[in-house]
Amino acid sequence: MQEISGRRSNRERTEETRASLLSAARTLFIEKGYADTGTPEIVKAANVTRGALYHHYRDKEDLFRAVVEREATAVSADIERRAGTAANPLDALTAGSIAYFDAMAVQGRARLLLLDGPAVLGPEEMSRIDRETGGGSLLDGLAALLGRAPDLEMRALADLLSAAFDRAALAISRGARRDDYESAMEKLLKTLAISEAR
Amino acid sequence: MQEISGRRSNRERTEETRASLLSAARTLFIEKGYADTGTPEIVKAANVTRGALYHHYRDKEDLFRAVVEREATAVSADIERRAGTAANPLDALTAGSIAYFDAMAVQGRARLLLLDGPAVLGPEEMSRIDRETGGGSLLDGLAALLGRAPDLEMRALADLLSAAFDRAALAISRGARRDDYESAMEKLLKTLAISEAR
DNA sequence: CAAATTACATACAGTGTGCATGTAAATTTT
DNA sequence: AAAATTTACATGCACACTGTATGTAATTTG
Repeated sequence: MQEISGRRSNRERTEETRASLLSAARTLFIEKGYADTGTPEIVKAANVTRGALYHHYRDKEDLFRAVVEREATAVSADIERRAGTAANPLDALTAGSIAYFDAMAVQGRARLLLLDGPAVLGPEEMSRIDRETGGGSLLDGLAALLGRAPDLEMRALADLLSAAFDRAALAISRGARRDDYESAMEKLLKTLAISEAR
Repeated sequence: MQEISGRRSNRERTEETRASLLSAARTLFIEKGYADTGTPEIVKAANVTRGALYHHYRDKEDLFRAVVEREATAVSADIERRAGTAANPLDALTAGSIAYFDAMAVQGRARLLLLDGPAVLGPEEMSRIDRETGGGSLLDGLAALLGRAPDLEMRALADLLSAAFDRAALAISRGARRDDYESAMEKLLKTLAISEAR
């Protein structure tokens, strides 16, 4: 019969504390948003002290960034997994779209990644996170669809499409009919494919 | 020789105080964002007291909403003024696009209307403001362009295009080349027009 | 096993928000 | 036009939160 939690290595302690903080913070940031969530509330839910929080994270924003990064990673992993098996570019984009909408349908993710994220961390930081997690999978898909290498204007186009995806996900999370946005989005993509194919 | 500011009616006092608060708040919200701007700082810049602020506005968020509404009104007035004279639907949309980019190029507007606004007030409140100021001018333009009356999917499409416009404005405000985004946006619109015209 | 580092815990200072309470000016009532 | 009422503030306060400084126990290192 050994101790419930007798001796723990520093790595174990760190991992458990961070995991507990991330989980609690995620729940609260999603429920009430960044601004309305205080660190006292977070550490209480995580069963640690504020001292632990400020030991592992520079400040509240730094913890928030960690939550956002984890969530963005989860989303792009889902997409990668389901868009990789498609036969042709348009199918890949379609599958990727559906996967994105599914992933963003998880309760609160839209708010976290599309509202609080950009406002708190700034768009540059958010696009950095996107780049380092999902990376230009949309740009790649678009390049394949249009059958040419990415240039500056195509990057802009991919950015605009990405914004459209985000708005769609946000609208859906707010109760809009998913079909409307999904088909509008698909129409946008198909239209582009046809127009370029000449 | 009369008093510099001897007797002022209540309406005058209210108007001047509110104008002063709105102006100071606008400047600070634009410079440092909503979260990093305190009411003590605002009232100091506006040469009034916090008491005055809380007399005229419910809370900090309410003042912010007033600033956002004024700014959104200014933007849509610019657009309306310059898109109204176009001959055909596509020209109207193009003129409207340019007017929108011009209006959103005003220092700090993108951050205020596209980052802090949605995060602080929420997307529903922001779309309410858009509706009451600019009102579906993009939807109208799209309906004219596609030559049919708006339905649910067209509304979704207009929403997606609006998101693309916003992202473009934000990217430009962050230093991206305006030409890239403007032409990408125009391509998107033209593509849609052609695809529907059959 | 001693020294150094890590992982916290606790206390505190500073700041901001919203409200309660008080007061002078303006408006309305009589 | 004086009194009563409402409006437009001014001031002070209670509460909450953030970040940091300082202290301590557990762990790792030499």
